[in-house]
Amino acid sequence: MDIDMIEISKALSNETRLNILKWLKDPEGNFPPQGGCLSEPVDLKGGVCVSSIQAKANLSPSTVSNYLDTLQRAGLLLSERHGKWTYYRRNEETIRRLAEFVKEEL
Amino acid sequence: MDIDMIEISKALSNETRLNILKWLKDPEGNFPPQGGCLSEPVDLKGGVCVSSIQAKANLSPSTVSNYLDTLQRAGLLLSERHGKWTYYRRNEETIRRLAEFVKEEL
DNA sequence: CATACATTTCGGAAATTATCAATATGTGAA
DNA sequence: TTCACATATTGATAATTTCCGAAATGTATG
Repeated sequence: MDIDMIEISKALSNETRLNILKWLKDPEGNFPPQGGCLSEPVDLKGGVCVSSIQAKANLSPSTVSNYLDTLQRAGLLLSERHGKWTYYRRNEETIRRLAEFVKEEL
Repeated sequence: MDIDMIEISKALSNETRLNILKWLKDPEGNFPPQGGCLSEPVDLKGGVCVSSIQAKANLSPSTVSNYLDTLQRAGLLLSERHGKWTYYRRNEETIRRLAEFVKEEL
Protein backbone atom coordinates (compact mmCIF):
# COMPACT_ATOMS: atom_id res chain seq x y z
CA MET A 1 0.00 0.00 0.00
CA ASP A 2 1.32 3.42 -0.95
CA ILE A 3 1.25 6.41 1.36
CA ASP A 4 -1.55 8.92 0.83
CA MET A 5 0.20 12.25 1.17
CA ILE A 6 -3.00 14.26 1.35
CA GLU A 7 -4.57 12.18 4.11
CA ILE A 8 -1.29 12.24 5.99
CA SER A 9 -0.93 16.01 5.61
CA LYS A 10 -4.49 16.55 6.82
CA ALA A 11 -3.83 14.32 9.80
CA LEU A 12 -0.68 16.25 10.65
CA SER A 13 -2.20 19.71 10.32
CA ASN A 14 -3.49 19.79 13.87
CA GLU A 15 -1.42 20.51 16.93
CA THR A 16 -2.93 17.86 19.18
CA ARG A 17 -2.61 15.12 16.57
CA LEU A 18 0.99 16.12 16.03
CA ASN A 19 1.55 15.97 19.78
CA ILE A 20 -0.02 12.53 20.07
CA LEU A 21 2.46 11.24 17.51
CA LYS A 22 5.34 12.77 19.41
CA TRP A 23 4.14 11.54 22.78
CA LEU A 24 3.92 8.01 21.42
CA LYS A 25 7.62 8.13 20.55
CA ASP A 26 8.24 7.71 24.26
CA PRO A 27 5.20 6.01 25.82
CA GLU A 28 6.94 5.19 29.10
CA GLY A 29 8.10 8.78 29.48
CA ASN A 30 4.79 10.38 28.54
CA PHE A 31 2.10 8.08 29.91
CA PRO A 32 1.38 6.01 33.01
CA PRO A 33 2.18 2.29 32.80
CA GLN A 34 -0.21 0.54 30.46
CA GLY A 35 -2.00 -2.78 30.62
CA GLY A 36 -2.13 -3.08 34.38
CA CYS A 37 -5.83 -3.99 34.42
CA LEU A 38 -5.59 -6.72 31.81
CA SER A 39 -6.33 -10.24 32.98
CA GLU A 40 -3.36 -11.78 31.20
CA PRO A 41 -0.07 -10.05 30.37
CA VAL A 42 0.22 -8.94 26.75
CA ASP A 43 2.99 -7.29 24.77
CA LEU A 44 1.47 -3.90 24.02
CA LYS A 45 4.41 -2.86 21.82
CA GLY A 46 4.37 0.62 23.25
CA GLY A 47 0.65 1.02 22.71
CA VAL A 48 -1.25 3.45 24.93
CA CYS A 49 -4.96 3.34 25.70
CA VAL A 50 -7.35 6.08 24.64
CA SER A 51 -8.07 7.35 28.15
CA SER A 52 -4.38 7.94 28.89
CA ILE A 53 -4.02 9.89 25.67
CA GLN A 54 -7.23 11.75 26.37
CA ALA A 55 -6.06 12.77 29.83
CA LYS A 56 -2.86 14.19 28.39
CA ALA A 57 -4.51 15.90 25.44
CA ASN A 58 -7.12 17.51 27.66
CA LEU A 59 -9.90 17.18 25.11
CA SER A 60 -13.14 15.21 25.21
CA PRO A 61 -13.00 11.44 24.75
CA SER A 62 -14.93 11.64 21.50
CA THR A 63 -12.55 14.20 20.05
CA VAL A 64 -9.52 12.16 21.00
CA SER A 65 -11.05 8.97 19.67
CA ASN A 66 -11.76 10.81 16.45
CA TYR A 67 -8.18 12.12 16.26
CA LEU A 68 -6.78 8.66 16.81
CA ASP A 69 -9.00 7.34 14.06
CA THR A 70 -7.83 10.11 11.72
CA LEU A 71 -4.21 9.23 12.45
CA GLN A 72 -4.89 5.56 11.95
CA ARG A 73 -6.73 6.05 8.66
CA ALA A 74 -3.74 8.06 7.48
CA GLY A 75 -1.61 5.04 8.36
CA LEU A 76 0.35 6.85 11.06
CA LEU A 77 -0.97 4.79 13.97
CA LEU A 78 -1.82 1.16 14.59
CA SER A 79 -4.36 -0.04 17.12
CA GLU A 80 -4.92 -3.25 18.99
CA ARG A 81 -7.82 -4.02 21.25
CA HIS A 82 -7.28 -5.88 24.50
CA GLY A 83 -10.28 -6.26 26.72
CA LYS A 84 -12.07 -2.97 27.12
CA TRP A 85 -9.07 -1.00 25.98
CA THR A 86 -7.78 0.02 22.58
CA TYR A 87 -4.04 0.57 22.51
CA TYR A 88 -2.64 2.91 19.91
CA ARG A 89 0.99 3.00 18.85
CA ARG A 90 2.98 4.59 16.06
CA ASN A 91 3.27 2.96 12.67
CA GLU A 92 6.99 3.52 12.16
CA GLU A 93 6.83 2.01 8.70
CA THR A 94 4.56 4.77 7.41
CA ILE A 95 6.54 7.48 9.14
CA ARG A 96 9.73 6.18 7.58
CA ARG A 97 8.08 6.10 4.17
CA LEU A 98 6.76 9.60 4.71
CA ALA A 99 10.26 10.90 5.42
CA GLU A 100 11.47 9.07 2.33
CA PHE A 101 8.68 10.52 0.22
CA VAL A 102 9.37 14.09 1.34
CA LYS A 103 13.06 13.66 0.69
CA GLU A 104 12.85 11.94 -2.68
CA GLU A 105 9.55 12.77 -4.30
CA LEU A 106 8.04 15.92 -2.86
CA MET B 1 13.74 30.36 11.41
CA ASP B 2 12.30 26.99 12.33
CA ILE B 3 9.84 25.09 10.20
CA ASP B 4 6.18 25.37 11.11
CA MET B 5 4.93 21.82 10.74
CA ILE B 6 1.27 22.77 10.98
CA GLU B 7 1.43 25.48 8.32
CA ILE B 8 3.41 23.14 6.11
CA SER B 9 0.97 20.28 6.60
CA LYS B 10 -1.96 22.54 5.80
CA ALA B 11 -0.22 23.72 2.66
CA LEU B 12 0.43 20.14 1.58
CA SER B 13 -3.07 18.87 2.25
CA ASN B 14 -4.38 19.89 -1.15
CA GLU B 15 -3.82 17.99 -4.37
CA THR B 16 -3.14 20.99 -6.57
CA ARG B 17 -0.67 22.54 -4.16
CA LEU B 18 1.10 19.21 -3.92
CA ASN B 19 1.22 19.05 -7.71
CA ILE B 20 2.62 22.56 -8.00
CA LEU B 21 5.51 21.54 -5.78
CA LYS B 22 6.15 18.45 -7.88
CA TRP B 23 5.87 20.32 -11.18
CA LEU B 24 8.43 22.82 -9.97
CA LYS B 25 10.94 20.03 -9.47
CA ASP B 26 11.28 19.99 -13.24
CA PRO B 27 10.29 23.42 -14.57
CA GLU B 28 11.73 22.83 -18.05
CA GLY B 29 9.85 19.55 -18.38
CA ASN B 30 6.55 20.83 -17.02
CA PHE B 31 6.26 24.41 -18.22
CA PRO B 32 6.95 26.47 -21.34
CA PRO B 33 10.25 28.38 -21.42
CA GLN B 34 10.15 31.24 -18.94
CA GLY B 35 11.36 34.80 -19.08
CA GLY B 36 11.11 35.22 -22.86
CA CYS B 37 9.30 38.53 -22.58
CA LEU B 38 11.71 40.12 -20.13
CA SER B 39 13.68 43.10 -21.41
CA GLU B 40 17.00 41.89 -20.03
CA PRO B 41 18.06 38.31 -19.42
CA VAL B 42 17.76 37.22 -15.78
CA ASP B 43 18.64 34.02 -14.01
CA LEU B 44 15.21 32.80 -12.93
CA LYS B 45 16.66 29.86 -10.96
CA GLY B 46 13.92 27.59 -12.21
CA GLY B 47 11.18 30.01 -11.30
CA VAL B 48 7.89 29.83 -13.19
CA CYS B 49 5.37 32.63 -13.60
CA VAL B 50 1.87 32.47 -12.17
CA SER B 51 0.10 32.26 -15.52
CA SER B 52 2.07 29.20 -16.58
CA ILE B 53 1.23 27.48 -13.33
CA GLN B 54 -2.37 28.59 -13.60
CA ALA B 55 -2.69 27.16 -17.11
CA LYS B 56 -1.39 23.81 -15.93
CA ALA B 57 -3.47 23.73 -12.75
CA ASN B 58 -6.65 24.62 -14.61
CA LEU B 59 -8.03 26.76 -11.82
CA SER B 60 -8.82 30.46 -11.68
CA PRO B 61 -5.94 32.92 -11.44
CA SER B 62 -7.03 34.07 -8.01
CA THR B 63 -7.12 30.53 -6.66
CA VAL B 64 -3.68 29.76 -8.02
CA SER B 65 -2.27 33.04 -6.73
CA ASN B 66 -3.72 32.17 -3.36
CA TYR B 67 -2.22 28.66 -3.45
CA LEU B 68 1.18 30.03 -4.30
CA ASP B 69 0.92 32.45 -1.42
CA THR B 70 -0.05 29.62 0.92
CA LEU B 71 2.96 27.59 -0.20
CA GLN B 72 5.23 30.58 0.17
CA ARG B 73 3.97 31.45 3.65
CA ALA B 74 4.66 27.86 4.65
CA GLY B 75 8.21 28.40 3.41
CA LEU B 76 7.93 25.84 0.63
CA LEU B 77 8.23 28.31 -2.25
CA LEU B 78 10.25 31.44 -2.97
CA SER B 79 9.15 34.19 -5.31
CA GLU B 80 10.93 36.84 -7.27
CA ARG B 81 9.32 39.59 -9.28
CA HIS B 82 10.72 40.57 -12.68
CA GLY B 83 8.73 43.12 -14.58
CA LYS B 84 5.08 42.19 -14.66
CA TRP B 85 5.79 38.61 -13.72
CA THR B 86 6.25 36.85 -10.39
CA TYR B 87 8.36 33.73 -10.65
CA TYR B 88 7.86 31.03 -8.07
CA ARG B 89 10.36 28.29 -7.37
CA ARG B 90 10.86 25.64 -4.71
CA ASN B 91 12.58 26.43 -1.46
CA GLU B 92 14.74 23.33 -1.29
CA GLU B 93 16.09 24.34 2.11
CA THR B 94 12.68 24.06 3.75
CA ILE B 95 11.87 20.82 1.98
CA ARG B 96 15.14 19.34 3.15
CA ARG B 97 14.44 20.45 6.69
CA LEU B 98 10.93 19.03 6.46
CA ALA B 99 12.30 15.62 5.47
CA GLU B 100 14.76 15.87 8.33
CA PHE B 101 12.01 16.80 10.78
CA VAL B 102 9.79 13.90 9.75
CA LYS B 103 12.68 11.49 10.00
CA GLU B 104 14.12 12.68 13.31
CA GLU B 105 11.43 14.43 15.28
CA LEU B 106 7.98 13.40 14.14
C1' DC C 1 -28.57 -11.19 32.73
C1' DA C 2 -27.48 -6.39 34.54
C1' DT C 3 -24.18 -3.16 35.38
C1' DA C 4 -20.06 -0.39 34.80
C1' DC C 5 -16.68 1.27 32.09
C1' DA C 6 -13.69 2.10 27.62
C1' DT C 7 -14.34 3.47 23.31
C1' DT C 8 -16.77 4.72 19.10
C1' DT C 9 -20.29 6.84 16.46
C1' DC C 10 -23.74 10.38 15.64
C1' DG C 11 -25.67 15.03 15.24
C1' DG C 12 -24.91 19.63 15.34
C1' DA C 13 -22.87 24.55 16.00
C1' DA C 14 -18.79 27.23 15.24
C1' DA C 15 -14.61 27.90 12.84
C1' DT C 16 -11.82 27.32 8.84
C1' DT C 17 -10.86 26.39 3.97
C1' DA C 18 -11.89 26.26 -1.09
C1' DT C 19 -12.96 28.65 -4.88
C1' DC C 20 -14.63 31.98 -7.76
C1' DA C 21 -15.76 36.70 -9.82
C1' DA C 22 -14.91 41.33 -9.19
C1' DT C 23 -11.86 44.71 -8.05
C1' DA C 24 -7.38 46.66 -7.06
C1' DT C 25 -2.44 47.16 -7.72
C1' DG C 26 1.90 47.11 -10.10
C1' DT C 27 4.46 47.53 -14.40
C1' DG C 28 6.01 48.17 -19.08
C1' DA C 29 4.72 49.92 -23.56
C1' DA C 30 2.46 53.18 -26.62
C1' DT D 1 -0.46 59.73 -19.18
C1' DT D 2 -3.10 55.95 -20.79
C1' DC D 3 -3.57 51.28 -21.90
C1' DA D 4 -3.03 46.39 -21.51
C1' DC D 5 -1.70 42.80 -19.00
C1' DA D 6 0.23 39.95 -14.80
C1' DT D 7 -0.71 39.32 -10.34
C1' DA D 8 -2.78 40.15 -5.79
C1' DT D 9 -6.56 41.20 -2.82
C1' DT D 10 -11.37 41.30 -1.48
C1' DG D 11 -15.92 39.59 -0.72
C1' DA D 12 -19.01 35.99 -1.06
C1' DT D 13 -20.78 31.35 -0.79
C1' DA D 14 -20.15 26.31 -0.55
C1' DA D 15 -17.64 22.69 1.50
C1' DT D 16 -14.95 20.83 5.12
C1' DT D 17 -13.02 20.52 9.73
C1' DT D 18 -13.23 21.12 14.76
C1' DC D 19 -15.07 19.79 18.82
C1' DC D 20 -18.50 18.75 21.95
C1' DG D 21 -22.37 16.15 24.34
C1' DA D 22 -25.49 12.38 23.68
C1' DA D 23 -26.25 8.02 22.34
C1' DA D 24 -24.57 3.51 20.84
C1' DT D 25 -21.40 -0.38 21.01
C1' DG D 26 -18.20 -3.63 22.91
C1' DT D 27 -16.47 -6.18 27.00
C1' DA D 28 -15.55 -7.92 31.59
C1' DT D 29 -17.55 -8.78 35.95
C1' DG D 30 -20.99 -9.43 39.68
